[in-house]
Amino acid sequence: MVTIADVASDAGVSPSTVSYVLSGKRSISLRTRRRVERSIRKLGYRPHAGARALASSRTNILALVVPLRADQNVPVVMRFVASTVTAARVYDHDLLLLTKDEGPEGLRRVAASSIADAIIVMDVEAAEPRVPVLRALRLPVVLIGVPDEPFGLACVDLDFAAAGSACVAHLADLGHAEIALIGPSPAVYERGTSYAGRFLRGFTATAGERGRSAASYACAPSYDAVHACVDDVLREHPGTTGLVVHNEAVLAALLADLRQRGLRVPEDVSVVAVCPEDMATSQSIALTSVDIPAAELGGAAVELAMRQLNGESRPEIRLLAPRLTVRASTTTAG
Amino acid sequence: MVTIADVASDAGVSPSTVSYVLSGKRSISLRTRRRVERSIRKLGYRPHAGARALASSRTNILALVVPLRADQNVPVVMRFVASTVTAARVYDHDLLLLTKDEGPEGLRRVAASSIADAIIVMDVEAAEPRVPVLRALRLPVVLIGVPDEPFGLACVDLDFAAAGSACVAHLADLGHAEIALIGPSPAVYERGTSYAGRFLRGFTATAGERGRSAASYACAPSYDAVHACVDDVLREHPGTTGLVVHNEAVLAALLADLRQRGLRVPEDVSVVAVCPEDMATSQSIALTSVDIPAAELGGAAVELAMRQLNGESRPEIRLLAPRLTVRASTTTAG
DNA sequence: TCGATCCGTCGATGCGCTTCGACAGTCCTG
DNA sequence: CAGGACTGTCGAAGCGCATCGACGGATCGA
Repeated sequence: MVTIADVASDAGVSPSTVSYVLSGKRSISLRTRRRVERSIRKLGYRPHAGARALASSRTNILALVVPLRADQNVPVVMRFVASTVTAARVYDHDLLLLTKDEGPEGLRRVAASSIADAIIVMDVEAAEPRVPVLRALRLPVVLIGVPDEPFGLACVDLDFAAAGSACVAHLADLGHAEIALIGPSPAVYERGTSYAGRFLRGFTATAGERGRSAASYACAPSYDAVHACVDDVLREHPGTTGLVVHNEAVLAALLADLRQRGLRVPEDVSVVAVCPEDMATSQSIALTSVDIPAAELGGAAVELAMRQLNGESRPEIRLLAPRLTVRASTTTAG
Repeated sequence: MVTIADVASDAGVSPSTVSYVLSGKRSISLRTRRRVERSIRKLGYRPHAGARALASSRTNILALVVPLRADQNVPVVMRFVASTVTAARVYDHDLLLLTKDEGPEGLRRVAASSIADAIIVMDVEAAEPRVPVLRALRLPVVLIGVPDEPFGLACVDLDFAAAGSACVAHLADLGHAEIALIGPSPAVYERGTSYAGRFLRGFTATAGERGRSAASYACAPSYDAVHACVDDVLREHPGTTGLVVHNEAVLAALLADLRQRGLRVPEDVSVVAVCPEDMATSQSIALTSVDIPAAELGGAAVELAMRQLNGESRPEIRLLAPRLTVRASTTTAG
């Protein structure tokens, strides 16, 4: 293995000089720096991660806690992961993957063994049980999602309440009087997942303000569940002409089911989805949607983590404003 | 931070004794071990990952290289990831996530900085460009998938050729004379992804042996592409009664499309899928399928990596035998 | 010309751990 | 009862790096 000493002797300088060339923490003459950089390239030197971590107490690793359960929307989770790795690499960090299954103990393990510089947590519940543990860690923490008691923790999320509002407002503007929400799987609600409730509140509140009927249904991600859910909607609210779908996993099945029933989109029923953009455009009909900006969220989470690491900021809550894009699946009522 | 020295002085022993209690590399008297373990718990001691890595040149981290592109089947990729993390934790290792985008340079970076003990690589292509780099690394490497030149590298995969055979054999046994394969997206074939070709070869060979017509089609994961693909099948091979679907992403869309056309499954057309089990059972009709055993593959990959780390084995190729489960989507022809 | 100042570089130290050799004590064997 | 073979423990060295204080030399002003 090539060590800093090898580089130093090749360049005819001391190891500390090499270190300063690499870190830029002291000024080095241009001549020396050039020589050192040449030796580094020539020998293919890379600092030993463990040694660096030991000496500097920085690992250049970010831990990301993800839910790997079946009831989560896997493609969306994956987008977050992808954007987080990418953003982390921009700051010269790698990503350590933890599963939610490991629970608080896993968080303690990672923190206590100084394996990561910061922790990013996905799939945050309203009454998030990990919050006390996270707060007690010395590490910077960023939550993707906002728990009921976020004090002292940095959070990033889409403004789901505003998103719920936006969906209803759009349908209301188009003249729809009865609007139904097809929401996440019952499991998501039962767990008290934070975004589900916030979306629902925005949805309901705005429907009230605009004087629209607002029914909401939880829907598991299976063909049968979708079918049953549409049955419920049509039976309990036969006048429904606007559908808000806050459940990416059932979009395709829902559209197929509506078609099967002879209900045309958007002529008979307008559909607004909450999902990543490419998912909205790759359905059988391009869907009017509120984007779930996975890439921005991942990037923002990493950025907040880095800020905290550099002591540049206190924990803050950053809510991204929803963006509704009108496509082919919504039209005026009647 | 609690160090090994703190534990040692609390327990009244030397640091090296604590280390040996932890590693089990030398025998320690029961009495001493108990005392040390009590101190460890009492103080909440955890070895510093960096220090450990520096001293032992073992990081207890496994690197996993995953494809995060849209044309990959995301849920299946995620299953691999999940099973790999879980398996790694069993061996007390964590998982570092690398993206395929980082390419060979990323592999070198990770290896040269001694950030991981071994590398597991997913989404292997037939003419895999990373193979030379991987072979040159000093680290144990496990590929999930088998490239054309696997020599010197450990590989784990489903036996896709046998899987292709099994699908055809099942349909042939049921008397189907014209069989069509709906395969992965064209992008997958263009990339020369290793499993796609192997499956196709098994499919074609067995169809030949059994005297069946075997057409194959690449199909992109969108509703329109599926529709067009079925159009092609029916136009070019109107007598087709058996469909093999080696493309998890289009299953739901395909079933919906068939229904739309008035083609009943399995009365008019039998369908065999290649996909994870729960995906086969959660469609609108339970599908006869060859399982993609993501969990076993992830576990096997980790196991092979560990074996190599312990010097217990030379690189080997391990192909898992396919398992075809008959469900409601296939029946006798005619 | 002399001291003050700044720039660039070096040496030494320590981060927390694993591991090797050493050693005192115990047990067995002939 | 001497000698050897284990057992259980310790001390010291060293893993590769970052960082702090020190220091030589150049520059500048008076």
